[in-house]
Amino acid sequence: MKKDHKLNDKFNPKDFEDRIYEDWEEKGYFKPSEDRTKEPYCIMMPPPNVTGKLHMGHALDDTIQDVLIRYKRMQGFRTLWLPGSDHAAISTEMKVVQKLASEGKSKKDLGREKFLEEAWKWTKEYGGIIQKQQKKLGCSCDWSRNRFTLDEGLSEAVLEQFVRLYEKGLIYKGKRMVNWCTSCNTSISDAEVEYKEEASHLWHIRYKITGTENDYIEVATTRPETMLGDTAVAVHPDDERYKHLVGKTCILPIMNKEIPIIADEFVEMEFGTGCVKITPAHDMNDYQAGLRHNLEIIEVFDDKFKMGSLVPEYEGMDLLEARQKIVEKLDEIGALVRTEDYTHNVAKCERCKNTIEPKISEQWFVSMKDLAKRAADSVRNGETRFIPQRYEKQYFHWLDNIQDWCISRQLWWGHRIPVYYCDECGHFNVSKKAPEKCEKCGSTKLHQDPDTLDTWFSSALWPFSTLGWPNKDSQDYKDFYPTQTLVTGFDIITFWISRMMTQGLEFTGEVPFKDVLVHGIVRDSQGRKMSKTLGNGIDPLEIIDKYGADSLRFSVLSGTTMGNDIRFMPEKLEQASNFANKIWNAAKFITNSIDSDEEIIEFSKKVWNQEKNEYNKDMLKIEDKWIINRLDKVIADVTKNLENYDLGIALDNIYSFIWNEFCDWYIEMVKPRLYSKNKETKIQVCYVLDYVFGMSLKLLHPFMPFVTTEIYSKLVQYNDKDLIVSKWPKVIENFEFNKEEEIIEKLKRIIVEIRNIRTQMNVHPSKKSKLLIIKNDLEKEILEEKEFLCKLGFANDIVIIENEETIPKNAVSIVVDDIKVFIPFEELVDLEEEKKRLEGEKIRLEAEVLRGEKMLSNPGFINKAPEEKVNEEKEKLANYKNMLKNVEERLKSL
RNA sequence: GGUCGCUUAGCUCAGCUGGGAGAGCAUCUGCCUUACAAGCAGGAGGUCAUAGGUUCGAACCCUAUAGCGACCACCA
Repeated sequence: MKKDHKLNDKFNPKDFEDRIYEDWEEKGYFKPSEDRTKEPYCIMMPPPNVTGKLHMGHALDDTIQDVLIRYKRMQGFRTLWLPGSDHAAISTEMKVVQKLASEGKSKKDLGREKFLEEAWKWTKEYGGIIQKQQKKLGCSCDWSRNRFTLDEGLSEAVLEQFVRLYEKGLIYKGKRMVNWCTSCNTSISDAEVEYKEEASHLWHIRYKITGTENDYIEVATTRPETMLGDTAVAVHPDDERYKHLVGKTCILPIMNKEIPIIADEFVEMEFGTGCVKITPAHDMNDYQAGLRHNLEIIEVFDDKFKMGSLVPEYEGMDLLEARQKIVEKLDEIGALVRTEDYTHNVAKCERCKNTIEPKISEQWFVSMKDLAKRAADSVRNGETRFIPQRYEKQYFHWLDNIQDWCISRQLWWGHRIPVYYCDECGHFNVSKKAPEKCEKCGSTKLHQDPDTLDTWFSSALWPFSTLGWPNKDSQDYKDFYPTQTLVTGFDIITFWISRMMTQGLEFTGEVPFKDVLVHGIVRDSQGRKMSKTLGNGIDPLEIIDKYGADSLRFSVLSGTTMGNDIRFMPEKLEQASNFANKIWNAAKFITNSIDSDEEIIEFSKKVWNQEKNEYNKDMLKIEDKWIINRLDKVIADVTKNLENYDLGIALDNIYSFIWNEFCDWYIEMVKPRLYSKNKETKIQVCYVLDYVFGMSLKLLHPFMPFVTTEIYSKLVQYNDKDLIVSKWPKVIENFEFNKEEEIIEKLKRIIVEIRNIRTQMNVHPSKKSKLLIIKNDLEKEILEEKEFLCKLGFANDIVIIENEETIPKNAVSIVVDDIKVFIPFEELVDLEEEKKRLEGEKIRLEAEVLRGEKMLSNPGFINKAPEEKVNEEKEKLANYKNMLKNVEERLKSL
């Protein structure tokens, strides 16, 4: 019963990637094992936006997680990688609004219910693309547990969270100054604001001191249009220039209103004139100052951020237009002192890039101080750790300076706030279900808060809401919480990690994960961030289509360190697919060499004593022991580095083992034995090739799951289980082939030296010569391998001699440590033989050239064959011609 | 302004607790050798940003400087 060993002649990922993925899914390998005696290992996938498409950031994030999950699965853990997606409140709502706009409809026209219907429709139509793409990448996550933040269960969790926090007094409603996106028309959190430099002006305006003729106080502002709402002018209490004015009042121009001059520490004496106009309604700092000094709050703008009715002349005017008019007016009345060019940062909405205005409004907040302290402490005492550790500082900094979290959003797409106001008495009924009557006055006239919750409010529960919380009886929750590793980019440590920590600790009493693995962002080859506006994004799917998923995975991991940004180099894809091709060819070579499976299996039973965990050393040759020793080392290295999350190093370990040791040396060394007519010899070699290669594939599997799986199934000794669920290799204990390793290393050096000498002497590499080796007791083993050296193709004979006196005088010597090898000069330059060889070569090449020329001059071929094929032939011909020239020249020189 | 990171071969980057300066790509030389030219063998190329310090010994630890980058805060 010989296994089907056949691999396609050419390596092409498309031949097997989809098929293999389907097979994994069908066999249910992504679901956690039912065996509860196994230790659990769980990763929660950071949920991508439901409407998102896979970009390189995901590709990196997902690859890291998949490597970890596959590794742990092979190690026998009960692994769960839970996927899902996020409803992405603002981002999705905006897209739906845009779509409606293109149909000439608006949110308002539709009304809430219809709008939500549209949003769901849109979500179902465009959502879920990313999951198909993740499958292409090879992600081994349990799709049967796929969750969405607006799922029934997760929505239930959000309600539970809100009600419990409210009952504990941690959620409150308050009037605050919040960031208001003038385009999305909702409050947004500080973290969603980004600052952009803009060229503008600094206008110096003078306010007349009350009761004087010509005394003024001069303020500098970038926003003259807000001056209508000024209710004070502030100076620093230590500012000698203005000390005498504090307590007096001045006249606000245009409004002609008397306002106080106050002293406050927040004023910077060096900036501008050292005097600040205070507009509590339209500036964060001014608002705070206003609270401290009990100032009136006067709103200058209306709800739509047009000019309000303070001055009828400006009413309804656009802000920038009003600014210009007001500046003109100030100039006219002599209040404008001068205008200075000035560049400053303007707050922009992260989503829509439109201007953010500070606005006073009533919002819901979570009181964060205590929650934050616990979250920080859990990292300080090591319950959760960050890798690399330096990111803990960023985390601490955020939590130690925490502000209360504004959780209400004026959007419709999301979890609606479970607060029902009583129309009669105004009481807040906070409840998971709509109450029938007010719990205070019994009125049945209730209306629900129209706002929804911040997206992060629901994703903060992700590690446990996905497992069935708040249902404590949920088996998944019992089995997998707390989770082990969370993988994410550093950009959302504050948004997400810190919030999962606070909510996790609050509701489950445990940290939601043990390790936080932080990675950088993927940049383009020039080091720029990938962005839509730059158009420098790389589509992972295009890469998969061209190079295969394995190559993409390789390219984002090789030569990288956790936490550092990755510059995406297309050349790495070449390296990766060359590597895959290399493995493919090695596999072809090995499987083609195998004649009989049974004999190899039988041999393996004899050579490897499983009970004693021991090799029968006599059944192996020196190079076999060497490669097994090297395999042992790479198993140890890869395992250690994976444990430390050094994925880049682990990948490098297995890469260089397979290529530089197994392929370049072992396979080459073993060829003479493989071509031997002795059956025993051949079986022995096939056993080792099959065994070591299979082990290497296991080590590589987490990184390049597809190509390894395709090849693994063709090997002889590994047909009990599919690679994905096979056992992770273990280091063999009590096993020492170190001496063999030393000898092989010396042999390798001798072989390299021989090659070098041949190159120097201009002798063709395939020429063999006689080697003379000085007998050396210490290296007896090498001498015993003389047959092996001969067959390696580097010698046609090896003569062992007792002392150097018998060596011909003109012999070329090679010295490696205490071994001396000589090649008689005439052996190196056997002219006759070389001539013969070259003449043979010449005839062959001439025939090839003739064939090529004939083909290319055939009009039938030129016209009918595809262009590629023709070019290939042309290249070939040129090559042959070139080689022929070389051969002819060499012949002449002889 | 605060915090953190980076600076190593022509390019992109590894180098984990101090002792050998490395990989891939590019380049040069020789090779189609019956798995692989998407390959094989070999070579060249570095004052490890700079200046001090600790040490028997520093790419690595300490201090300072310069350049680049990120994050946080703030910029009336």
